[in-house]
Amino acid sequence: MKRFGLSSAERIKSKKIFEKIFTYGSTIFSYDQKIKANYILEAGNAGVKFAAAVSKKNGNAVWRNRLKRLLREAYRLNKQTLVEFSLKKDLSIKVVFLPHRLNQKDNKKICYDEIAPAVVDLMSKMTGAK
RNA sequence: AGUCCGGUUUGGGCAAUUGCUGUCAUAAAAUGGCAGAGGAAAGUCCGAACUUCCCAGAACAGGGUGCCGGGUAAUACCCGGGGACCGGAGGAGCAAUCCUUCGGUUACGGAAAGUGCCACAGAAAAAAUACCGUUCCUCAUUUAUGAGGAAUAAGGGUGAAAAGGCAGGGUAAGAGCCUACCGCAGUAAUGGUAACAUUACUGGCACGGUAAACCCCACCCGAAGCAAGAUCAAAUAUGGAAGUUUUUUCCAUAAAGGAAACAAAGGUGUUCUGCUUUGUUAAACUUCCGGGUAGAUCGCUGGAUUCUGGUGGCAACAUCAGAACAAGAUAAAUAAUUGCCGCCUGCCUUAGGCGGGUUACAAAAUUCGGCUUACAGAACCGAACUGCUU
RNA sequence: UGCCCCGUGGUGUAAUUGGCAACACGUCUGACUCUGGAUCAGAAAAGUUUAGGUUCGAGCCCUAACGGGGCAG
Repeated sequence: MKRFGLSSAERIKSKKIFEKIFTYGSTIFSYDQKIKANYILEAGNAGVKFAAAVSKKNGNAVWRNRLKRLLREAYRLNKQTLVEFSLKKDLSIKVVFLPHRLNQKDNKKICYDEIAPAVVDLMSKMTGAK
């Protein structure tokens, strides 16, 4: 596995896994309330799977695509701690990132520096809580 | 030179690092090379290709289109022309208005095939039943009024719309009743492929509006849509066939057997009950066939393709030659950061220096041809107006 | 991605082939009551999602846009 890579094997693609996460998983919010994360932990099969989901109500297609790319970029550059935690405890982690108090009306142009701290904060909360 | 309107084109560039999708190279892992979002990708308003269903044809129903000619695979699209309307300029005229030219808009077939509707107001809303008024006749009397009869659509008022306009003649008063001009309708000639235009003659007018009301006429249309559809195929439901093993619901038993239930067949179009005949009864396992969910592969990008040039055509477009392959994902790639140039902008201001911004509308989802809508800035073209100069 | 449907006071619904936008609940004011509720009387609140067109006249007919909702293997 590459240090800063993000291949398709590390992403969630099945509809069933999404349903599982949203019904049984737990939710945490970032310090500035911009991003939230739904995640689920299972014993065995060490590894982390990731996805970003943006609702149609938050903005138009261009805005949604941009937010998903920024979330993916922030995760890709800062995923190291989460992967090490997973390998150490032998847990399979599945995470979905969603915008909480972000929409196109208030933030027409968003950039990487606004998203990255929130994502890092969420991941440190997940590892620290266990 | 500026303002405003309309139209066309364009929709920042180069490089580095990290990462994603596709593809090519090496036997594979991995590494490297190459490529990677728009003019609207949008809305889904039209038209096609393609696929499945149905397929022998015809008719009806339903839907669509609607001045004429051309273009196209096809269209509600495009090009050219005609009519009508709007705006500007110029000219003619006392004026109404008309003519010329430039630009724009136009769902623009039929109201003498038929039906419906036209609220309120008004006498009357379509075969004019005459409200006020005008005129004549008769009768009555208070002698200028009343009653009755007749003629009259010129005038009044109502309305969105009132039965050709205007002038002269005519008349009891009036009226296309007659005449000139204009409008309208018909016929003919000329020009034009045609829509239509022009001219001449005839008719005195007969024909209010509405078809984005029903309808009539002409032409066109089978339905659904890539989540179409094709192939492979875990699972699950347990459908069918074959085989093997253990074993039999009740009664009776030495054995044969009997009963019950279920299934099939028989006579009827169907159902139920009964009858007759035949067969079977429970469980497990294996194999084959069928079925087709999760998932995978195909459909999936080389095509009514793009660019350049020639030829034909007023043009849309057609055709010929040469060159080029230009995204193909599926919880869904095309991104992040940085530097330089370009552009916009603030301050200090001679050059120049310092700082900020990097953009509008918006992102492929089977593929094309249009239409419609959104759009910062830039470039070009056309028309009008204003100012200055000649 | 494709297909289909709907927009009327604050809310839920009407409006017969085009002719004054109606009703209920809610809101406000007054009366009744010591006060509130209930009851009675009265009032305000839309111009029909938006923009064009047809018509003498559009909630209704036509075209485009905007918003909301539903269906599918």
